[in-house]
Amino acid sequence: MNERTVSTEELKNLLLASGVKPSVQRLNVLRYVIEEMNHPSVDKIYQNLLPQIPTLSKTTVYNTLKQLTEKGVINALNIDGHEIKYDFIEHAHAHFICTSCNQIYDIELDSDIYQMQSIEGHQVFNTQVNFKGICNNCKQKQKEN
Amino acid sequence: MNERTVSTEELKNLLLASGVKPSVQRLNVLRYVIEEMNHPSVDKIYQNLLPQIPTLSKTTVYNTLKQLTEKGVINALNIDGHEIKYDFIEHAHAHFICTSCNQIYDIELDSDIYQMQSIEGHQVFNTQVNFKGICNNCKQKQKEN
DNA sequence: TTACTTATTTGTAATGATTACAATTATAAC
DNA sequence: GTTATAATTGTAATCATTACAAATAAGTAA
Repeated sequence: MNERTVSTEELKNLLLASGVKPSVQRLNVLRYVIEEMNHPSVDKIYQNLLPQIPTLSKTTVYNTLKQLTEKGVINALNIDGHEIKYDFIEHAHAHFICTSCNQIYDIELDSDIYQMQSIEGHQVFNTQVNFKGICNNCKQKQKEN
Repeated sequence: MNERTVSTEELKNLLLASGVKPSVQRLNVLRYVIEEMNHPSVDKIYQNLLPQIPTLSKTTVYNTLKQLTEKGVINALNIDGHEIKYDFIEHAHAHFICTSCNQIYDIELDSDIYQMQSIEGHQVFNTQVNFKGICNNCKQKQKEN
């Protein structure tokens, strides 16, 4: 569906700039999160990298994602209370989650809440907006029946 | 900290109005979520109701919360990817989560995103805004050291 | 009431994501 | 090359959540 490519050089710079030492594992985890734009889960990342890195451990995937989240490179989306999905932080955007098909849609939201550095005295590092409902696709299918 | 009281009559009406048959268990679960305004977890609800309802099962708490969430009476907050917290839906408000002390603060947010009934063609039932960062309290403590 | 049906609750076992941790391997410094 | 340090791996443990069947309660008709 959605696709894009990032050069290894770019990935390296991204990691270095955020204070994470590049390694084959880290480069590939980050690459997958960026290129596979559909908010992959830990397991999806792990399964997809396994052919390229047969010795890969799921713990490494967890560790890397945790690090990248703390450094503010990626976003951890706690959407269904089941498993966490990851999202590259490129520009602020919201998410729409369909409660019928569980698809996650990126939503371009032009709101000033993304500019807020502090709120009610608290210092803000990260802002997430999640809409839930029935997506266009599922609504169409419902009508057909 | 925060407190309030709701009469059993009010609770009954709330349940009936949303199509949930009242029972001792359901009344008390809802009462606790409303009165204990600090976003309780399943376990906290369970532990606190146990003295009053010694036969209570955690499964019942799960079932009730699931039902109430589906009926739109309460909100399920997937905040830390660890356990789900619950919140009575009174009026739209955002949440601030301190990554240092894990405290959840209610934030009164005057934004028009709460009015959106649909977005990019998708039908919206529920809107959640989560800010993450360092809360005022923790920032003060940091300064003291 | 009694017999019967349906809904609710309960308890236990299973699932599955995440974490802890020690052992192994790779990288960097000297 | 040897040593120290960091990263990775694999296994076992943890813990929230769910599945499911048995037990209980509530509702209904005779």
